[in-house]
Order: sequence, then C-alpha cells, then structure tokens
Amino acid sequence: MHQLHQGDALSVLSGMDPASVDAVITDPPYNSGGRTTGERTTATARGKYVSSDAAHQLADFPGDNRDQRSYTYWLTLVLGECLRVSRVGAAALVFTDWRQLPSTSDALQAAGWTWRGCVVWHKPVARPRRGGFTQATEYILWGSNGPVVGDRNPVYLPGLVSGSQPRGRGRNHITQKPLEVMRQLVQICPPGGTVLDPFAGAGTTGVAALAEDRDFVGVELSPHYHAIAAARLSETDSARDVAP
Amino acid sequence: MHQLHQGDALSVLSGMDPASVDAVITDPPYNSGGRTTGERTTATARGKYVSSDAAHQLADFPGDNRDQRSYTYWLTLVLGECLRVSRVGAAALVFTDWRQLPSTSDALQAAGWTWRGCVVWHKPVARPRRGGFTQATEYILWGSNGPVVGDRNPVYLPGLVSGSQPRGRGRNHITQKPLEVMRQLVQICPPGGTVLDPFAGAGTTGVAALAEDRDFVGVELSPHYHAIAAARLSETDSARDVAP
DNA sequence: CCTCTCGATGAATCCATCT
DNA sequence: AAGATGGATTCATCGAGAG
Repeated sequence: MHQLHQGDALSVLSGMDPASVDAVITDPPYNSGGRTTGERTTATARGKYVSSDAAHQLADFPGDNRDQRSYTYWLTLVLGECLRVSRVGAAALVFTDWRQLPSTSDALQAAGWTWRGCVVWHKPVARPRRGGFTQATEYILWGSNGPVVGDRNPVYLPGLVSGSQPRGRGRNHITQKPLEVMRQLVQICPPGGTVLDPFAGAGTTGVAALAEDRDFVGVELSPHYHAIAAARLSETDSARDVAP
Repeated sequence: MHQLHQGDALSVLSGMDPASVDAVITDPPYNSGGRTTGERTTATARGKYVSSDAAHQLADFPGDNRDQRSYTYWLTLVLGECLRVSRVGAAALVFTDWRQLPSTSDALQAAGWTWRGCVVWHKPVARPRRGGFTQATEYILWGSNGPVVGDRNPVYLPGLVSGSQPRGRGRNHITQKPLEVMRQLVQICPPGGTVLDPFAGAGTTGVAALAEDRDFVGVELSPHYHAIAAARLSETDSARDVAP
C-alpha cells in the first residue's frame, strides 16, 4: 500500500498525523558541489553533479540552491517534522555526501533525532582522480526517535552497502539509488510498518519498501518526477497484490 | 630514513622547521584512548598516555559538550602546527570515527587545511548489531595545504580501503591499523618525500612509509609505545637498506 | 545459455578562456 | 575582477552484442 503526494516536503508533512510512520528514509538535495557559494547556489543540479561528458538527458531537479547555513536550517525543519510524524523507536536514514555530512549530522540532531551511526554506500563506478583519492562513497546517517528497540525488529544490517546506479533505460533520475541498496536499508523498518520519504525523486525508496512488504508514503516536489514515481509505485504495488 | 621523537605532539612540532614534510598521516588519540571502560582499564591500555595531554581527560560520552569542544580546539592547534611544518601541496590524512567526524572536519579546516574528501576504511570483521547497522567503518579525512598538484604525484588512489586489524602477536596497540591499508594511504606522499605522524603509536604509519620508500618523522608521547615503534621502525629501515 | 570482447560512464574536479 | 563556460582527464564496472 502506498501514497504519493506532490508538493513541498514541509507543507505536506505539516498536514500529516503525528506518530504515523515507522521509518524515514530519504535523500535530500545535497546543496553541495562547486567550490564557491556562488557556484553552489547558482548552478543547476545537472551542472554541478553531471559529468561534462555524460551522454544522458535526465531532467534537472529543484531545491539544490541553498547556501550552507540555510541548508542546515531547512533540513532541520524538515527532519523535525519527520520526527513528529514518526513513532517512538522509528529510524531515520538520511543520505549525504562528504561535504555535507557534518551539516547533515547537525540537522539530524538539532531536529531531535538521536544519532546512532553512519552507513557507507560504496559506488564501484566512480571517476578516478589524479593525485588523490577517488570519491567513491556516499553516506547514510542513521538516527532514532528515542531508543533502538532490537526486539521489535531483530535484524542485523550491514554497515557498508555496495551498488552502482542503474544504467541505460532503467535510470530515471540523476541521483537514483540502486534498488538492491534500498532493499537492504528499508529493513530498518519493521515488516508491515510504514516508510516515509519526503524527497521521493523517482521513487526507488518506495519501490524497495513495497518489495520488502513495508507500506510507503512519499512526497515529491517536481511534477515531472512525481509522475515517474507514481507510475513505478503503482506497477510495484499491483505486482505485489498478484504475487501471493 | 626515519626519526622518532618521544614527547608531546604540540611541543615537538613547535620545534620543527617549517615546510619540511610532504604529508601528515595520523590517528589522533581520541580514538586511541579506548572508547569503552573495558578498553581503558585493560593492562595493555593503561599507561599509554600521561595526564598532561588534554585529550585523555575526555569523558566517556562525547555528547558532553565541554570535552567535545576542548578536543576540537586541541586538535585544531595540533593540525595547525602540522600545516606550518608541511610544504605547499602537502596532504593531511586524519583518522576519525563517525561520532567525531564533524568535529575533526572542523578542526582540519579551522587549522587552515583545505578539505578535499573522505576515504573510508572498511573493517570486514566487525561485531553485528541487533536491530540496526553494524559499525564496520572508520573514516580518513583528506586535506591539502593549498592546491593538489596532480603532476607532482600522478597516483590514482582508492576511495575505499579494506583490511582487518592485526591479531595475535602482530598486534601491539589497541587501535593499530593494518599495514596494507597504511601502505595505500602513504602513497599520497610523493616518492622520496617525508611523512609525519604526530601520534605514532606503535609506528605502523612509519613502517608503511619506509616500506613504500618515503621517509618518516614520528612523535609518540608514551615511552612504552615509543619503544615499540622505535624497534619496528629500525627493523624496517635496516631491512630496506639491505634490500637494494 | 554461457563466455568473451568491446564500448560507454560517473551527486567529479581542475583549469584555461570567455563574458 | 569575479563569475560563467567548456574541455580534458581516468579506470573499474556494467550493459550490449557477438560467438
């Protein structure tokens, strides 16, 4: 079962019932990239994150033009609303890159979540860098709403997940996550529980949640990606209904 | 060729010539002090550091703001001295865990280094955690003294390194790093250059540097570990003299 | 259906050259 | 002078197509 809202994350979340979801798993716009504040706030997400020799024609996405301070403030507001709508014991998993990891950890904790750790996503396909280290990883900050109740969901999840972005026809979004990675992450939500993603993008989090027998509530601002996510989610949900 | 000083990092560094090293690779003693009461009270850990070092007086829980703040301030001073004694274009690699990553990145940048990225050290043997994600990684923050000059050291280094801590007789220190991991990291220093480690511990950074044909300057406060490191370094250096 | 070869690619990064 | 634009770089991995 799933719902997908089209609109701004803060507005939609403020209309949701308190204590109604069991996990928040999301990939906010990083507001990263570029060397100067000017580059970060004026360039498009495509311009910042897509290699200059890339052939694909994927659409840009909105919301990637905040400076560092505003990013932290805004993300704190969003994660605060997420805490309000989540049940005690719920988990939050928030993607970030190395540049924004400190700010993201500030926002997570300022919003009231307890920081529990950091999962590493390793991307085997990454452009090498002369004279230094390849940037081949992203980070998933793990927080909890109060204590972690191990008995309620006795899983043992990996601290490092590996996977490449979908390629070719299966790729819908610049920053799309591999389904296999997301299927591992959604297991932090107890079976039958509800996963919330306030920045749904092309909807991979929801597809993974449905595939692992969790419910899903998503929010996406861009009408373009909302339509893509809606189609993917409906397809997954109907396939699930037939399966058993 | 190597030198190993016994004394406090700040004191020894302040006596060193400016612009005399090509890379700083170190694991500051917050991690090395032991994170659990058990680690801190075992016979091998006792006496590792004396009380003159402010970092040893940290409380059990990093959430204590005062100790956290002092740690960041002290690390900023040390990394600032490291910047002074390093040449333009030199790299800094600083180990940290997920809890201290934001503070360590603050200290690195406050000291004047340009933050360039984050390398992940994956420990394949890690204790699983019920109801959550295994903590199987540590982090190595990468900074540079000014621009990265790719032509001077045209290497392509990995963003993820993997290796388990030495066990049994080969293990001299609680937080000892695998030699194979350190051999990859020291390649950020141009061949023939000098690697500095102000918290040398059992000297693995130096052993790796010598094995990869870099020179080494180390500092270790504890007489116990200074003696162990001195023996390991001399052994490696004489083996190197014979080899060619 | 499996194996092999071939070609394309990356939430990059740097730098010279234009506005 | 500061920002915008465009080109060059590199290799482990992955998809497609051939055999």
